[in-house]
Amino acid sequence: MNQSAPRRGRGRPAVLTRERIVAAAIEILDAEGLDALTMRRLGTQLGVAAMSLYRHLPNRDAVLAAVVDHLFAEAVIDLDAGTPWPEALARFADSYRRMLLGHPPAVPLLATHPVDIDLGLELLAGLLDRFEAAAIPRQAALTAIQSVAVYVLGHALAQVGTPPGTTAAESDVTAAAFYDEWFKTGLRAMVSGFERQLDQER
Amino acid sequence: MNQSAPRRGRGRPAVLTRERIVAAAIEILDAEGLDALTMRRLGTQLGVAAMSLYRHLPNRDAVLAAVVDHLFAEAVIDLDAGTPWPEALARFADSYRRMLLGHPPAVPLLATHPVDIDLGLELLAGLLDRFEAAAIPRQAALTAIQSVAVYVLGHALAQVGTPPGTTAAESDVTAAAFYDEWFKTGLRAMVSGFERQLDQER
DNA sequence: TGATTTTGTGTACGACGTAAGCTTACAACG
DNA sequence: CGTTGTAAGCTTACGTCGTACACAAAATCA
Repeated sequence: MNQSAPRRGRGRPAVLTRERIVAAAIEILDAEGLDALTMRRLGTQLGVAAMSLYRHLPNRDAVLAAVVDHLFAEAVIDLDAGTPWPEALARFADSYRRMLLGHPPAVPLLATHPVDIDLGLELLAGLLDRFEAAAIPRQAALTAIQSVAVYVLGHALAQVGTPPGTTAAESDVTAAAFYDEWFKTGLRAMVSGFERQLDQER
Repeated sequence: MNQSAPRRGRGRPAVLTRERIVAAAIEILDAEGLDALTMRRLGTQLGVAAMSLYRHLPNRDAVLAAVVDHLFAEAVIDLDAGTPWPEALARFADSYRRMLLGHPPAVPLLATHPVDIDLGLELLAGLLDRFEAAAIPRQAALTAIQSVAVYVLGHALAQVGTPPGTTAAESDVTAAAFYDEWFKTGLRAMVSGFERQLDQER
């Protein structure tokens, strides 16, 4: 319905696209970190002058916001209709966390730039459905989901924010195992806490 | 034992101190935001050239790290020895959150720069004691505390990261009430979840 | 073909972090 | 009371960043 190919009719054909820009930005981010993600560097990556980017996005912050939305979309999962909400919630948390740890330099970005609210709701519709199936009011469902999301993000911040081997004598793998265990324990506490809470309100 | 007054003996007397720098940095941060906290601006605030700051802190990032440590210290509370750990944990969460909301532009900083680990342990010693009094192993106590801390920080990020009135038609006060309610509910879920978890391990 | 429209480019400006070397203001010593 | 040593603050300068603005290029339409 909208233009998905760059060609839109009049004018010089576009070599750049929002999607191409976002993809290149994520490549740079993953490979070289947030500081390397400058407008000039991004232009170079795309074979284009830095200023050309401004035809498609108003400023650097918009690039970062677009990256955030794109990455968050990576984190959503399909849930089949039979899944009970506590399991669905835990699976969302795992998936969200996996995405974050797959893009460590992006974690501070997700922390700073909230995901577009309408996009977020759209992406989480399937998860919300699992709550609705249990006759849990939408407001309570949102609180539970957001609480878990906030925990996952905060946890990922702690993990990627601490350069490996700070307390020394910890190999990366034991550190990873430590964070995994911590994550699981905190998540279980929160999900089971909501479970009791939402049951009692019946 | 160490020099607490600027006078240390030889050389030109210092007009700057680490503490004065940190205090000025927090003033600027609160009043004008993170972007305004430049080395030149910080120098001006202290009546000093920007480069003078480098005699006391190696770079801008060290300033930010010092701000983080100072602010986190603001968040610790005294707990009298009779307080059971779930209450102590909830009170720490409230206090931490109050500090964060008192310095909104600092929240992304706390998210990005982890609190110095030894300082953190020292500040939280009182809280850890409440767990020890219940014969909870140190590792489990740390997991619970860190999980809650991570939730509080993530929640504050969501609150300050969303410019007031995004969904529109929400006055600041109803928005604040919404976040308060959400915070309380998520915190209750997590704390009660840990309560059950740690009880069952007995 | 020429007008119109859209996209990409070149240049330039002000602000930033900070490296290097210099000056200033003390204490200690003779 | 000079002289000297030393720590703190200052001046200047460089490279890099985001981005404003005016212009060139490349397509369609009449």
